[in-house]
Amino acid sequence: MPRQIAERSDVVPVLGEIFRESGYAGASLSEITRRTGLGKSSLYHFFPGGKKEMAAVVLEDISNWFEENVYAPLRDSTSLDKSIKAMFDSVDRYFCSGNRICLVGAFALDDTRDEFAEEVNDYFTAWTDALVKALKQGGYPLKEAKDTAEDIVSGIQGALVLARSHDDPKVFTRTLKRLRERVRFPG
Amino acid sequence: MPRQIAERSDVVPVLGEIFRESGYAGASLSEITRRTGLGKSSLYHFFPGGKKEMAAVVLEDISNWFEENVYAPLRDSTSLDKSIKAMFDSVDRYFCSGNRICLVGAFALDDTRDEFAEEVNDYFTAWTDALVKALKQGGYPLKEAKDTAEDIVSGIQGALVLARSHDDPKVFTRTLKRLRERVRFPG
DNA sequence: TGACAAGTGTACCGATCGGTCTAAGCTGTA
DNA sequence: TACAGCTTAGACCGATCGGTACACTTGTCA
Repeated sequence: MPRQIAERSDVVPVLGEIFRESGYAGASLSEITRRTGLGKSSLYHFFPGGKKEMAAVVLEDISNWFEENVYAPLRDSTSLDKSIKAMFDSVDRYFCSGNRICLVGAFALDDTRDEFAEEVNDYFTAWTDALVKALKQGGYPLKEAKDTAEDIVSGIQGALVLARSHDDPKVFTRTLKRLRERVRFPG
Repeated sequence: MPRQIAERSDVVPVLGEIFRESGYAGASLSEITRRTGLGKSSLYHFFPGGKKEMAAVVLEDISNWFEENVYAPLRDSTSLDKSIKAMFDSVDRYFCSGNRICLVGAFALDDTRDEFAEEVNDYFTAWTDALVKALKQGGYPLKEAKDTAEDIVSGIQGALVLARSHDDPKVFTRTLKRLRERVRFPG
């Protein structure tokens, strides 16, 4: 049979979208084979660990994207204004202006979290820590930096929940805008 | 066979906890029979519509609780300070100070939302609207009232996600505290 | 005591679950 | 041309899925 796909990394984004739509428990192998176009044998060839490995690879892919596009720029921040703006721009792009949910947040809510506790925890810890560092660098006292960082990360998650609840992505963009302005006027 | 349970409403809280832990797709009938102590026949006697009816009844139960303990007090608010304090107290109690997630928010994130779109939407709309009314009554201009209400509701959801992600309920209580203070100092 | 609804245990249903296996096809190297 | 190794289709596996059927036992009220 001909080779149809170059690398296993090609299917990772598709897997991500499936888990986003159906959740971990709800994502069936039949749906996965259908959407990826890969038969079960190819799937298990690329992911011997089965569904759990697929989800782990997706989480790793997400983690890498955020490391590169969100955390690192924040940590290397010289201008708070610029790095905060860059972060919100990346976040807005990643979540498709409110049309896409956060898979890590979704995994966190049910017992899927127990399977991926470390990955889930690290994702939010890295994000918050990078934000705290940028805010401190920008002149925030430690306590205010911590509070603000937590409010931003949790505010983004909440906005994604609300946007999907109302089936209205504008909820997300509105909240993002208010969070942006909040950093400009600390205190 | 002897009657073991007085009313079907007795099992609703148990069903709620199961859906909270496993999600809708992940909650299996075998788990439900085990935890409720009811056989399949009893279960289908009380809930002829099966799993979907069970979830619908749970959502209705939640809706009623919030209507009575959260929305109504906000709408009938005379003192903003008092009604906001009462709301946060109720919310803190309901979510067990961060040890319990919001089932409606969890349902919202995956395709379970499509099955319960109206219930999910109504839950957050009613909450936000009641908050807006109380804030306006307390002297907030309309725009600030809307922004603040959205930030509070979404902030609570985000805090629940973060608390579970870190397996640390204190994230929730911290965020709740900051949201409380924010209402005291508008602008 | 008898009728009847409410509630229950259990066997069973077809469908689907996640996962394995075999046999083959394709590709690169020599 | 032959071999080795990567990739594939699809049959198959036992387990479990959500749900049904039916016989049976209760409590209630006449």
